[in-house]
Amino acid sequence: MASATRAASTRQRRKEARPQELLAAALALFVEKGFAATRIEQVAERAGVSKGTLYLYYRSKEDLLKAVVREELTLRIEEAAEEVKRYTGSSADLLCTMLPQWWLRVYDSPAAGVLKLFVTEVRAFPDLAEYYVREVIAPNQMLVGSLVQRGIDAGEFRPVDVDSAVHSLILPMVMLCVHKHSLGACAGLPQEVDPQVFIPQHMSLVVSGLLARRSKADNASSAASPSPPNTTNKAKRR
Amino acid sequence: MASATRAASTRQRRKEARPQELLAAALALFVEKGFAATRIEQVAERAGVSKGTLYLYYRSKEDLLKAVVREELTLRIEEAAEEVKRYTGSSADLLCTMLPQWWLRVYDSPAAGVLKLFVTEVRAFPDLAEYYVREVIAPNQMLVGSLVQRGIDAGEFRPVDVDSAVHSLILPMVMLCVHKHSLGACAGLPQEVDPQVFIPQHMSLVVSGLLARRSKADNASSAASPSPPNTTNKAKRR
DNA sequence: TACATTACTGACCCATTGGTCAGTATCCTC
DNA sequence: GAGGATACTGACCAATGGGTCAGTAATGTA
Repeated sequence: MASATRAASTRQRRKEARPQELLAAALALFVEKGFAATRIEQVAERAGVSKGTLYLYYRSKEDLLKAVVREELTLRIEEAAEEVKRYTGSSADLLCTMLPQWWLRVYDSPAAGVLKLFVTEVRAFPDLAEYYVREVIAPNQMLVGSLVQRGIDAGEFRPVDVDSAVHSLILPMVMLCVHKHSLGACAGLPQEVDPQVFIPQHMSLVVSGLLARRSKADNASSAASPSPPNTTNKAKRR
Repeated sequence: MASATRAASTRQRRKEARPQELLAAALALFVEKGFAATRIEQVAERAGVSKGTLYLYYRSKEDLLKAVVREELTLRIEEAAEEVKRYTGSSADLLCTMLPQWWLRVYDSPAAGVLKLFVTEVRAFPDLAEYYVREVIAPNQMLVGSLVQRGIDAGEFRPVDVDSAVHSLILPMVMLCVHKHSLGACAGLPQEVDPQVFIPQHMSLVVSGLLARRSKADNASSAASPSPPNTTNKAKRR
């Protein structure tokens, strides 16, 4: 069994392909085992090179992590902004069709893994935070926020707290991605929700909550007030 | 400066208090730096004992982690079930008042940290998963799920996919807790949303989406269909 | 005060691992 | 096919950190 296929075991020189392959290997392992628990040699092995080669392309383990995080995200944001710009229609429509599609793609892409990795490691590498907020969160929030705001201005939506509404829309998606690479990746668990079902329904649920004119929900509780966002707002800082 | 206060530096014997103190120290450090990156000696130091003492109470580092995770969660679930049992009223009411209060308490408690820790480390310690699903997720899902189901049965809510609806309600809360100990713990960032504002609004948004009779949201998109949960369900397995 | 019990300590052991570098094999050019 | 440039390797080094255990001192008892 050891003497069978000795093919392709010759030393290869592929300067161009290495960085990508190393990043892919690193992402997979970092997401699976966490940064600190991942051995640099495992990354190299998975990428089909030796440890020394890895250090030819990346200065240090930390450097590798940062490269990994920066890789997958930036462009994905840009293409989202593009798409939205091309779209014309009601805010509700946009939120109910655009967003689900986009998040479904993110969910199926390596970006989902990056999200989990980021959540896991930011605190240990605070300079990632600054980059991330600037490149990923801010644009995203701006984008969705402007859609919600547009809906409110047009009288389509009720005048809710925009930031909170954005979070209502987005946080479950983020959590879904994180989950996929956390508990969701553990074997032998009862099947979780199908994103194909959940994502669209969630968006539509929140959106329909946004545009519902006063119904039973309004007087359902004293703590929750969808219509004028006044409730516990005294606690609000900023 | 070294000779000033040498008080309380005598060796203390406090067998009863140690385990708790060690767990608290471990939780704080695990959440902050991650399990693998936390040094056992730091935990000991933070708890005011030596490394050897720690090993008097916990077999190994891994053992310590598992103790930490199991600690904060189990009882908190039980008290939630209790509270719900005592409550009588509409499902909407329950969801809009009970849930926000409960999650607000979780958010402010160490349990939030445990959530983040869990998300971060399950994959490396799969036997945590089994425990967690059984003790935390399943009961929680059951609880909220039964509330939603009750609402549907009573004609109060539309017949949406219950599991998805539960996730719509819960996932943002979980993500909020995770965030608090992830990006949210990084200094110098633009102020994030205030849970006091967000949590109630989110619940009420989703709930009002649940009970809204057919409005513009229904025909807003082809992908999202709140009323009969039929859309992309062909992809659904189980 | 003497003694027994035991909570506690920290120097030590050794496996692990991030990072280096002298050497090797591949590819390219002529 | 000779020779140079360089992509690649892996043995090696130094430091780190989980875990141990012989010894120390606090506490209880008589």
